[in-house]
Amino acid sequence: MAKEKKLVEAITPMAEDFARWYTDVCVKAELVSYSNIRGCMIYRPRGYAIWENIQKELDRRFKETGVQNVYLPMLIPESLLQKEKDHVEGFAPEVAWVTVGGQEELDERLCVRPTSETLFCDHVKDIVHSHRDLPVVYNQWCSVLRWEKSTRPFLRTAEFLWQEGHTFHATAEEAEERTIQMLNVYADFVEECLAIPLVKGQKTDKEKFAGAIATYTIEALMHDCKALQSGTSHNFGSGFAEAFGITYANKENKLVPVHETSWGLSTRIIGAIIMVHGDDSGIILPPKIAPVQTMVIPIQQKKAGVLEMADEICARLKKAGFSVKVDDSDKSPGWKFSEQEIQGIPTRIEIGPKDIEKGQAVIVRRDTREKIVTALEDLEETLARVHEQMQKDMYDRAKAHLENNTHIAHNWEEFNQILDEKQGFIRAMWCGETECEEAIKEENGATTRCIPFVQARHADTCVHCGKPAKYEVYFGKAY
RNA sequence: CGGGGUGUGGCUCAGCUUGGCUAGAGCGCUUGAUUUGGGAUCAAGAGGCCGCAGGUUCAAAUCCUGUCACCCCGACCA
Repeated sequence: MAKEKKLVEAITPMAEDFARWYTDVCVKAELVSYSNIRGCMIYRPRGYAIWENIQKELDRRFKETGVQNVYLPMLIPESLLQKEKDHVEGFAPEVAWVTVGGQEELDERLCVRPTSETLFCDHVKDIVHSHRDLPVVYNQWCSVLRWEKSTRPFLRTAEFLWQEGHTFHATAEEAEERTIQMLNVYADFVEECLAIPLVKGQKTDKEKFAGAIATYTIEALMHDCKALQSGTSHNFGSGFAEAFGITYANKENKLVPVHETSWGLSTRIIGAIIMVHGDDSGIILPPKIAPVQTMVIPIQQKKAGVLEMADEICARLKKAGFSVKVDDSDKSPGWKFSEQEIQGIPTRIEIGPKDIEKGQAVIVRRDTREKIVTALEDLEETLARVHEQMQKDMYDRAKAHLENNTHIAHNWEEFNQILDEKQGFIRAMWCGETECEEAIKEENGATTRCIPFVQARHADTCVHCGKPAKYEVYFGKAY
């Protein structure tokens, strides 16, 4: 009993204080460390490894759609940032400036990129001349800097890692198609690999990206029933192209502007993994994204043959394609179990003298703590099956949570009641006017998460103002 | 950016009100021994310019000024 207590003391229970639980998990699982730089965090090996796996998988999926990786400078001259009016208004409040180089005051100050649309435009205007040069389908993996007022690990930091895709097309149709295509790449990746169910839809005018004609989003629901925007894809139309003079000669030899898109997914998604799947013992990583998928824990490791067997199991599993480690430290087994749990390693394999005698090993699932005894000769097969089942169960549980916490509000009273008592996503009809959207936020803090692609109609009038309803919208409180 | 709070070994904190001997505790860490199926036990050790910069004083972790960072609540935002 006393030992169990110690285990839960390490991390603040979710039910007691969700925000503290989240921070505890990030720090105790050694994903991040606070740095001495305002709002910037240190990605420790275990946190960075998750990002590396996300990069690897997403990059593969991008390239399947014809994306090429590039790298552009981190500094943007002020004059360039100024070129697109909505864009600069959207980002100016949160950019950092470089004003001195070496000993010299710069003639023109340079901003540290908060996003790179302007640089991509400036470059692409020089390389696109003919319809034969299109489309341009670029992506870069980099960090960006936004001078945020308040920060939290992964969810909002001043500097963060992401990828930003920027594409340029001959026609509006093609740009729109690419915008949706990339949103679907994100959605498939997040649902399949991260086991996080999503609502896909379009942002309202108020919530869309600065300079875009349309922003599409994937929205996830965290364990505390707050929403998290997890990836966005923007269609810019030809707005940037006109501001930057990106034109090409079409087949009729007329100079016309290109149509542009951009899309991004950041390390914020790691926060979603934590807040969707984690529990009071720590994080739980879906097997498909876990840097270490299984930890072999020898019991009574000093007894003859135990450590050798653990190493042999490790070697066999590596050969079969698993990412696996042996915890051969001289800590007690209980300590090792807790460590594996805090870190969210999907499974552990317990191997001790009793198992060796019986020719078996014990697989323990991180999410359910279910123990599965398997004959040693079937280990690879059993483990693969356990991981597959776990990946599916994690998705199903998160999906059930999403569905159980999505409510329809037929009127304003019901809307407020749901917001007060249950939170989660609130589906309601809306007039489509920004003033109404702002009034709702002012009144109770709920924001529009998205206009879902799959529309239902449960009333003819706006839930708030009573004007004719234009769309069904997902509302919620967001991170 | 407004309101409130906190910075003392790796971590959690005591000491500060009322300045004064060599700055403490628990956990963790190191070494050795005994242990090992849910956070082991004993013994011996190591580790601190008290966030940073000024100032007051014979003397500063302690008082004063400034500054940086972090936490909570708002506003802003991926």
